[in-house]
Amino acid sequence: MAEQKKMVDAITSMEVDFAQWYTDIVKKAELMDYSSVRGCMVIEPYGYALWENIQRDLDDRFKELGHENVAMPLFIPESLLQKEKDHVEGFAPEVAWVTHGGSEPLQERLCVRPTSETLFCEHYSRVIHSYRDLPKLYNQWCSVVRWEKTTRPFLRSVEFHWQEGHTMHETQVEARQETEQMLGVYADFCESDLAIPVIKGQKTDSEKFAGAEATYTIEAMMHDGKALQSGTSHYFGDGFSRAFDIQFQGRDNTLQYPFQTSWGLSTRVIGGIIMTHGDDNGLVLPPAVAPIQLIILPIAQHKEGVLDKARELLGRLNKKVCRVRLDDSDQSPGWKFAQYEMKGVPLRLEIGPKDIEQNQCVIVRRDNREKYFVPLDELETRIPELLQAVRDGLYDKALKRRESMTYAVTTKNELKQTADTKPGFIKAMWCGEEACEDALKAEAGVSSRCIPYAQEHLSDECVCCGKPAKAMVIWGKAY
RNA sequence: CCGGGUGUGGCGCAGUUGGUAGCGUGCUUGACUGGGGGUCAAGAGGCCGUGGGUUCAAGUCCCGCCACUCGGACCA
Repeated sequence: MAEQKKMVDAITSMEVDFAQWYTDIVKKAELMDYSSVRGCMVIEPYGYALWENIQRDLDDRFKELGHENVAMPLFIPESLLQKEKDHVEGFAPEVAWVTHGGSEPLQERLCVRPTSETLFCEHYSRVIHSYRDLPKLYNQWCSVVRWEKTTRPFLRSVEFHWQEGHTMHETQVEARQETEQMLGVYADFCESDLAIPVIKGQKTDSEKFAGAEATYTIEAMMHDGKALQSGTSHYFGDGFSRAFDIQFQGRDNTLQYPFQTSWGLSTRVIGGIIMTHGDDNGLVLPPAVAPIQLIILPIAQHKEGVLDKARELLGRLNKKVCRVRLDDSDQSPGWKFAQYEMKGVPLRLEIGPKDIEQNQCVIVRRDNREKYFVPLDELETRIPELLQAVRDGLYDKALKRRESMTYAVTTKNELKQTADTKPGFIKAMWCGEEACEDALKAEAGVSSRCIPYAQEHLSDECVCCGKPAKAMVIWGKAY
C-alpha cells in the first residue's frame, strides 16, 4: 500500500481530476515541455520518438499506395488564401499574419499556413495539363499554425505537427475512392497499431472542413467519455479546382476540372493514445509505436555476472526482436519499475542472480502487470507474442469501455438526461437539419460527432424535432 | 474572448499584522544497498512571473501586463 500511495502522489488520479491527470502525464512522462511562446510546446525526445514511429508507420502506408512526399512553403499570400470563399471564411479568424520583412512592411501580408490546400492548388494549376498527369498523390509532413484561444498539450496547440495529403484525380469516382481509402488507412492504423478503436463516419455539414464537399472522420472515445477526432479525410469535388483554375485536357480532348481530396492526421493522436490507454501509474503505449518496447532492468546489478547477462540480452534482442533498452543506472529497481511504467513501456524484463541461476528472466506487462517467468532461450518467440498480447489487451479494454459508455436514445428528454449524467457517446436519430444540431448543443451540450457508416435504425423520428429521421448520429462532447 | 485558480531553488510547496527566504524532493560527491519509488554523510543551487505604485522597508499591500491551468464560448 505504501507503494500505491507514492504512485498516487506522483500523478493526479484520473478519478480525481481527469484534466489534471492528463497534464501530469504529458509532463512526467517527458513527452513535452512548455515554451515561452503562448500555446506552443517543445516536444521532447521521448514524445518526438513516439511521433517518429507514428510518422514512419503512416508514411510507409502512404507510399505503399503510391503517394509521394513534398515540401510546400510555410507562408501563404493573402490573395491566395482568399481564392476559395468558404475556405478563407473558415480559417481567416485563426491565422497568424506576417506583415514585415525585416523592418520593411510587406506589400501583401503573408499568413502562416493553417493548412496547405491553397498552396497545393496553386502548384497543381501549373503542373497539371493532361489526364496523363493524373492522379497527383502528394503528401507533406510539416507543422501548421492556428491561433487557438485555448490550448492544451497535443490536443490543441497553436502550432502543431501533422501530415496533410492532397490529391488530384481525373474523375469524381476516383477521388471519392481516395477519400474513402485514406480514411480506411487511418482507421486501420489507429486500430492495429495504436490499439484505439475508432468509429468511421461522415461529418454533418456544420462540422465539415471549410471548403470541402464532404468530410469523413474517425472518432475515438477517451477515458472520460469525450470524443477525439483522430483523423480526417475530405472530398472536395472540383470546387478548389475551379477557384484556382486547375484544368487538364481529358481523354476526349476537352478541358476538365480535376477532383480533389485532402486528409490529415496530427500529433493530436498522441493525446488520443494517452487518454485511451493511460492509467494512474502513467502512460501506457501501444507496442507498435512505443519508442522502447522492452526495458531490461538488472536486479542486484553490482553482483557478479548480472550486468554482463543484461548486456548480452540487449545485444541479442535489440532490433532483432524489438526496440530494447537497458537501464544500468544506479537507481534502485523499485524506482526503475515506477519510472518505466510512467513512460508506458509495454514490457519490462527483470534479470537478477536468481534468474541467471535458472536460466530464465521475469517479464511483466505494462497494461495489466501480469508477470511471466520466461526461459532465456524462448525470448525470441515469447516477446513478440507478449507485445501482441499487450496490443490486443489494450484494444479490447478500450473497445469494451466504449461499448459500455455508448447509449442509444429515442427522445430528447432521454438524450438530455443521458448527456447530463453519463459521459460517453449517444446514438440518436437525426432529421438532417442544422437547427436540431444547434438545439441539442444548446440544450444538452452535445455536438454531432459523426454519421457512422455502421447505421442502426433506432426509430423513425428525429430525436430533436420529431420529423422523419434521415440517419443515426453519434452525439457527444468533444475535445 | 468570458469566468475561476496558480506563478517563490529543477519539481512540489510553506512563508503569520510588511522587517535577515525556508521545507520536502530532486541534483552533486562518497559509502553501504538493490525482486515495487532504499539508508547515511557532506555539498551546490533563489532578480520571489513581469512593469509600475504605496512605504524608512514589499515574496507579503494596491494597479496593470504576461504565462500556465480549470470550466465555458469559439474552432479542425
